Amino acid sequence: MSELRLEDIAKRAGVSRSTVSRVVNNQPNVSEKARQRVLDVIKITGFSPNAAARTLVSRRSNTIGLVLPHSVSTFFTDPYYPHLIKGITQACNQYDFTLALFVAGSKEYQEKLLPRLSSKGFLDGVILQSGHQADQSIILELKKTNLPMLVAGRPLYNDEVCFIDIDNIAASEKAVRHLINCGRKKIAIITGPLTSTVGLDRLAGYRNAMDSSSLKYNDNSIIESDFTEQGGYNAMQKLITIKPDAVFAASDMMAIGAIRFIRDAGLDVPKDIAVVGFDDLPIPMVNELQLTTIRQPVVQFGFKAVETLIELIENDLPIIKRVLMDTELIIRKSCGFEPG
Amino acid sequence: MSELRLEDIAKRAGVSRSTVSRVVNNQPNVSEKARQRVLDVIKITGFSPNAAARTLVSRRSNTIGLVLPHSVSTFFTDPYYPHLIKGITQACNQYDFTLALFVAGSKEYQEKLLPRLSSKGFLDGVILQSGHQADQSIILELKKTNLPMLVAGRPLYNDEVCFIDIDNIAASEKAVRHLINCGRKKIAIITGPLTSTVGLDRLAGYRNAMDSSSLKYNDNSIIESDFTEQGGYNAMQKLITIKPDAVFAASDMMAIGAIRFIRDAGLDVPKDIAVVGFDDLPIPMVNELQLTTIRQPVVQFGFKAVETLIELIENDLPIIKRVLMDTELIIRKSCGFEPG
DNA sequence: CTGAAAGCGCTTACAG
DNA sequence: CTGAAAGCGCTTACAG
Repeated sequence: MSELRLEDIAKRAGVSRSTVSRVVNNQPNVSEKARQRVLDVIKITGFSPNAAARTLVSRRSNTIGLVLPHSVSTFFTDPYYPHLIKGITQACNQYDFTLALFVAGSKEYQEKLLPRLSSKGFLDGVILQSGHQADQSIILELKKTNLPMLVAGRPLYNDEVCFIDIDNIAASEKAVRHLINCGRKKIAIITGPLTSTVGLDRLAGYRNAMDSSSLKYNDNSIIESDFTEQGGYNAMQKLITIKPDAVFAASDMMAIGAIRFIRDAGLDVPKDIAVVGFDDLPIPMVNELQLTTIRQPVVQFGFKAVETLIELIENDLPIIKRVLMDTELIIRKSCGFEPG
Repeated sequence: MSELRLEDIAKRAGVSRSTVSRVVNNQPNVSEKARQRVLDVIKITGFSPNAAARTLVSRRSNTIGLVLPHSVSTFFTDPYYPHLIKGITQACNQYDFTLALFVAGSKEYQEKLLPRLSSKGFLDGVILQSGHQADQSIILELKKTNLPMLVAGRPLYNDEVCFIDIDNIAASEKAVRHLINCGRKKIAIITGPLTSTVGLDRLAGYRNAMDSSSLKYNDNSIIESDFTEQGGYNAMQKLITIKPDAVFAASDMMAIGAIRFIRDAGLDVPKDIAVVGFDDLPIPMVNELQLTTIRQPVVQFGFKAVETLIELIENDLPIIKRVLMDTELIIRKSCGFEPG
């Protein structure tokens, strides 16, 4: 029953192959009578057109790729990715696209991926999750294929690349301003890796907020870490020597680690040290700790990424698109300031 | 440069289309001289064959689907899935397959997915993550398409379906036996949902171990829960009334919740109540609590699932395959028994 | 509104 | 070892 071709449906419905094709593709210029006959036969037979043949002639596979390059080492531990995928698959469902997932895992695997990614006729476009300097080469290789490509995250070097990102700078400014408004005087930051734009941009936001205030800070107020809980703990341990009364951690996981250290040191959050995080993914600890944080709209971000890529695909001329999404400050108790 | 066809390569190399095809597909019966000339031209031009055309004629897309039906509601919070996907993508990389990811999200979306799943010529086979009674209908629909299909998890009703699962019954027996060996006398269980085979099988293992011992248990020793931390907390609250000295929680998250309640109740783990979990995924809390648990090989499971599906695909005749994978008891301190 | 025909870019018997 | 030819199952001008 799955061996049926357009031809067979045509025969049974007493029309030509062309007509069946028009019906299948919802095109006009088919009489109601013919359309109905064809529809009936399709229903009875359970016919579905061959995807490869369609793709070959229409030059559209309705498949997009999501590439997680080897610089994404936290795919298996960071709840960010499932949420991103959720948004992406929701949009794919809505726009009738299929998602092909490419996880590099290591640099060697990443090279094995490239031929499949650039194999003509398979993908209509690609979303590359990036923002790390190590991704420079894969971005260039993908650009060479002329495949419509959208980087999710801000690429470090490439100017002629389309990307979508959250406004990390504005978000971090907002977080630090909140600490300032809470009356804190000595505000430190635990950054992500400064080899990535997420790390860099969130630090830039901190600097912006501090520079436009009368507060002082210096290199000792800034500790680079790695977005993990343990990394946050270790960073706080270093930071404690300068006795800050507030810390902006560039991820919730690091904020959780920082709080753990603060408590181990016999100090109180928020009384002694206020803490703001970044992410607001549904990690149980975030709630338990009543962490004030920046909520980034990860699911909507994934959804919007697909919509943007589709625009790129449907535009015949290559265009440069940049999308920045807003974030929201979620005030809980870890800064000692309660709303309402 | 990406507009090149086999034909163009043939012309430049001074051979026929057939010869180029043979070289591209690594077939024999090509003279070294011709092969070299073709290879050179391919290298210079960066030619890659059109995937849709290949698929159309060869009837092979080298793409497999992973379907997460709507019964999988924990995709976005359960670290199980990223690990599963890790194993699956590793195997895909190794065997040169591409993974298409279908996340249903809701029952309505699941129905939108079906046409794309069963569209001929797109997928060579499908892995359906299942084990829940709600998946009965999608299993039947997929079977109708004659697409090679492997269920990851034990399906509840379908006898003629290939599946791969971990040996949940043996694993749970092992966990409960360990509690018995530790000298515990009143052993309770917090199960997963009994609408799923994971829930049922882990309960069956508990019964097996208890029945083959001299220990007693009854309906009050068995609390059904939902695999979440809060669910484990609530279940333990009910269980405390029968004063157990040991609890087997059918997932680590539930074990963590149970321990939280036990401590809130002023009791000690393992002194008053021993706890065994199930999963051993790298959740920070598992380590911190020194939880004794069953380690299931999630990554290897995903890898093996792909290998098994490929066997199904390459076998012309439909065959019924069943694979059960072993687990390992990881002894830490939550049962009061330390190895070494 | 409808159908015959060409063509998408490959693979694969077949004949030499 | 090599190439001409048929064919995979569609879509899409084109002519009517």
